[in-house]
Amino acid sequence: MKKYNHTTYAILGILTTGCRSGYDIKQLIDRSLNHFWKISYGQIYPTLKTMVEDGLAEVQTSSQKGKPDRNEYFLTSKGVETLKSWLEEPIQQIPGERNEILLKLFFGRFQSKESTVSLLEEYKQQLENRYLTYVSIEQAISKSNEEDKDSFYWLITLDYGKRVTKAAIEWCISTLEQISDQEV
Amino acid sequence: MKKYNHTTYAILGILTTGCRSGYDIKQLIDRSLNHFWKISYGQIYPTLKTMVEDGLAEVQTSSQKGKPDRNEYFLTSKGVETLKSWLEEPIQQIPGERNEILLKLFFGRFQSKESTVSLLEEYKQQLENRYLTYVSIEQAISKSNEEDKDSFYWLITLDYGKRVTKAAIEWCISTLEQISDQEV
DNA sequence: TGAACCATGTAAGCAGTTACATGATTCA
DNA sequence: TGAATCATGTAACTGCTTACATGGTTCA
Repeated sequence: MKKYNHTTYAILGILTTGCRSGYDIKQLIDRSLNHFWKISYGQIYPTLKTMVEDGLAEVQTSSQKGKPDRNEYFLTSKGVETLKSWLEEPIQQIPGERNEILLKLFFGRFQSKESTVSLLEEYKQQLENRYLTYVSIEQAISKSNEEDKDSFYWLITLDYGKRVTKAAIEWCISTLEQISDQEV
Repeated sequence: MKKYNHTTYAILGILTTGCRSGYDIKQLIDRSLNHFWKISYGQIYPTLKTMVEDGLAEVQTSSQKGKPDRNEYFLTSKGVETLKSWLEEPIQQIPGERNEILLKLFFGRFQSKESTVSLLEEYKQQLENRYLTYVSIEQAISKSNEEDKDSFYWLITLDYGKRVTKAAIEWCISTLEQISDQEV
């Protein structure tokens, strides 16, 4: 089985949800997977093209009144198989997140205490905003479709985001305390 | 002030620690910043070259007996200024970590319960190994140089890694429970 | 003998972002 | 009138990884 990149697998998965066009795919990822996956049109359209060439999907162009033409993509059985076999594969390596804040902090000696503190406070603020976003998405899902089997997995990914973000916020608080306790 | 990429700032920072050669830089990053920053020789050597061209650093080639020639790099005052001004800059955007496990889980409907479980168990195992690595690095630092000012910032970055990893482990445990509680 | 360490570098290629190009409709 | 939405696509560029190329020393 040929190997594809993550973008291909992500699109393969999205096409199972009823999304059909490149535009739809972008919308869905931005709205629902945004906390752990991002994508740009510069990836989507060329990937859809090669997917058709490789027989993972088929296109149908439909004209709409008042709107541009729409290319609708449908998974072939080969496409479904490719998705399933990727899902069964174990994860090779867990992500070693690159973190700019930690990099700056690592060179903290060269920074004034004030700018280290404001760096951390801004980071904390951004994390708190992110946390609140997760909570509101979570509430929206819980309200809407309770019996949906999809929403179970969706809530699990949000839970991950919440837990990790919360831990990072607590680290900010603890670090800010440690810095203010330092001898001047 | 000209903008440089993150790799340049990372190397600029590393050169303040007494590391001199491209080889040294790679060693230090692999050993000490590995949990939040990675780098390859394919980035290091070309970046050092452009840093010299831009007057951020100067080279000195030294011959050693029994070992290959060594190019040693020294920051110029322009280099130090560039580093400092980057450190003072606020962070534009916090990292939206791409997470393959969450992507697979998002399409969990297409997976058997067994393979979802083994996916999570393997992930948990990897996170636990990572956690233990952090703890052992932490102990090594605490023992060696207690009065060092650098080690304060170093320990802080490790604390971040520990907290976030622990939160992810707890998410794995909770998710595994939820999946086994699901009606069959 | 062969692995590991020391040491530097280039080239090919993949992944991803951003800017550009086009253009109709709807709504405030 | 002008912003937002719908809709597709390309080109240039940045960043990064991996493979390749070279070659001496040290240690088990």
